[in-house]
Amino acid sequence: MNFGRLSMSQLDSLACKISNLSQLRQFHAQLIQNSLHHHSQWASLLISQCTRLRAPPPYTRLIFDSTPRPDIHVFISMLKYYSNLGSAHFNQVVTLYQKLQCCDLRIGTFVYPVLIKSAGSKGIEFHAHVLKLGLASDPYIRNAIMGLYAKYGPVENARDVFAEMHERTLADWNNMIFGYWNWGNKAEACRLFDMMPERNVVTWTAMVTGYARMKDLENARRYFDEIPEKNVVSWNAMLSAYAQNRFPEEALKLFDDMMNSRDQPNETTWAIVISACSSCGDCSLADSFVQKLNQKRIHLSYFAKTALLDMYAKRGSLQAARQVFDELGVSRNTVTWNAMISAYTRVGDLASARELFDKMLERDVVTWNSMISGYAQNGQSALAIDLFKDMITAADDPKPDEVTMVSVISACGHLGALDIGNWVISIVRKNHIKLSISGYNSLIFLYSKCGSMDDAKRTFQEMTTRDVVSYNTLIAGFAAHGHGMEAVKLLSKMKGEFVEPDRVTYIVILTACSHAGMLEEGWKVFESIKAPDADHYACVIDLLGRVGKLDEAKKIIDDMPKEPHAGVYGSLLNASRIHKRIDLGEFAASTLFELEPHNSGNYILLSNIYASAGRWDDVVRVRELMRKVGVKKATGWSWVEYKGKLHKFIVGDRSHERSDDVYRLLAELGRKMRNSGYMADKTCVLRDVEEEEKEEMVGTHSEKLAVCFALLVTDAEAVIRVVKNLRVCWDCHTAMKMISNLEGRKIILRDNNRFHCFSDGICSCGDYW
DNA sequence: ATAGGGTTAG
Repeated sequence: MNFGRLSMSQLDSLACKISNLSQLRQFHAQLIQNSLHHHSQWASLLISQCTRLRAPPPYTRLIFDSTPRPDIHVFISMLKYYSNLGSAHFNQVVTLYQKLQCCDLRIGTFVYPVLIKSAGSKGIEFHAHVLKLGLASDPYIRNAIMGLYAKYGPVENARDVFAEMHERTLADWNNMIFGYWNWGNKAEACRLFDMMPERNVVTWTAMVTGYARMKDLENARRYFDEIPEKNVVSWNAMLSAYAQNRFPEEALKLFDDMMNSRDQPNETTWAIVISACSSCGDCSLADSFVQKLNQKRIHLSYFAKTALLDMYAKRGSLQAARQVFDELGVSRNTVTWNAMISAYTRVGDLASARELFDKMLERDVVTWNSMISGYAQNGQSALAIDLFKDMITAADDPKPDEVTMVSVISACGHLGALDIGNWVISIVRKNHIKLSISGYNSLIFLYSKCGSMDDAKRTFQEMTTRDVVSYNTLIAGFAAHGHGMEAVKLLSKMKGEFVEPDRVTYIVILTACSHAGMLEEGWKVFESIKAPDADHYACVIDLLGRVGKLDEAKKIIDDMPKEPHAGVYGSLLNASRIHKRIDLGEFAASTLFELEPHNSGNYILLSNIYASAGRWDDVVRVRELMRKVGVKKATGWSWVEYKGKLHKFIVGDRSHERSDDVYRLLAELGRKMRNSGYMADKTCVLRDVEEEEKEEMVGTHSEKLAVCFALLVTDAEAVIRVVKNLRVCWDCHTAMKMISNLEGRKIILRDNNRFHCFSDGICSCGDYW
């Protein structure tokens, strides 16, 4: 094809048909062949295609740099390109602007809105510049500045700019409404909507999105239905409202309506629909969509392909996800990489996730958040915190946002690391990160896990709006500390404030009752649950079991309408251990050995039941069974947070600098414990057991090492925090009570799912025997 | 104005 003979508009329509990057490269090569690439008009055409196709920055930059005398349009398209990439490219935007100033071009005011938008959150820095140039009254520039404040806050500044306007365009009103929704101010958004002189699709769509974010789907739908002239975006907004709030069926129903309307789906629609399929678990439906698209030869954009990747990842087909990722090749963008990283973290493949993370050149906040939360959700809280430290020390990398903080604060909570948690909170303040409900929820979690219930309560009270998670988290805190009455009070409080309890609420309430021995209240709550599931049964078995009503518990299991799961038998086994019911313990354990043969905890519990009855032959038998099945008790580690550092202990590992002192104190405590009657010298009975195992069976656990360390370093402190990665087992539990009694101090210990506060030989967890 | 990342229990 001879490019020289084609007219501008012909070439323009040719360019629009380019559907992937290799086609773009071919097109580019042909321009070079025809020596057309020096012309600004071609450069700006190419760069706008780069924006559309998400070409990588080096390639786009190459086009720009090989244009000898770029005109204003080239600059504009380059700025728009960066604007599309997000705020991570602020430095390039600044360089571009400086170059533009040197080029002796006539800069029209229309450059500034693009400039401001392309700078993302840092566009604020242009605000002063624009004021200095005396351009602040330009309606387009004002609109851009207001949009900036609406998006990145403070929303009050947006309001001020809006208030100063003499004439307001429809776009100004829309921007302001978006701003109010963005900062959770529903009342103001509605007020503006009602008083504005005219409205368009954008206005209505902003209302739909706003309500959808507040999870108020009824109002979202009401506004959607009222839209006089819908377009693709408004359909997409409503579709995404359903999809994001876990109503995928509704989304698909609406999608049918859309297919029957005059608006046809675009790339974003496909992305939303595919992700709706994946969240309702109907992957075959998604497959049929993909098939239909292939038949119709509709090329999925990188945008929809990312959704497809995500769908495969959620379905657990990691290979399929990876295939999409590899197919995308150069048109992968940060979003694609991020989706692949979270695909790996979702299945717990942290190494592969980290490999991608390290390979990435342009990481945005989401990249960091995906990796940090990946660690946090896979029980690697310490690694999550380490990575967060890397994030804030790395110069070029993005600033943490609220999502980062939620993950990190929660990780601190899981570790019981209050000092580090407080340091994280100081970063929240320093960076002026506004906490939403989730942010406050993570604070409640942190304080509860660290034993600061007063701070947890205070945080809860400071919140203006609370969701069901806020209540659940605080109730869980009360449950862990044995404050049953406060938990039950919160249940009625939330009902009074029209927050609907969910299944987790009932789990934590029942746990609270059971830890506090509140049989009657707990039973009443259980009976009020409309459709109790197996988890709720597990809790109620625990409740009955702990107060000794084991036969009643067994009867409930027999009469369960649903199939009992391992948790139900686990509760029974634990109760049998507490009340030394060998018969029921054996029954529960034998079922559990079938249900989850590789869970070492069940074997240990049964072995402990036998040990407490002095049936040492049976103890040895269980140990042999474990060996036969090939189950090993996982090596546990415990840590203490001291002066902002985590001190980690593993049995047999003496790498800690105070190890000698720790072991000396441990031996001394062991002597005292033996003298006071604990550990009636089981060692001599267990002749056939190997030395290492023997030690473990009589309770040399990592948490004891950690407690000894804490006793050494914190002489006057009343509270010692020890955290452990495993369930605290029977021997250790008793030992902790002894230590707290001997030392006359309160010891707080966390295992991976419970909180133990030992004081005067009593533990708050409900094991009162 | 519409895609990707976050909080709670056992």
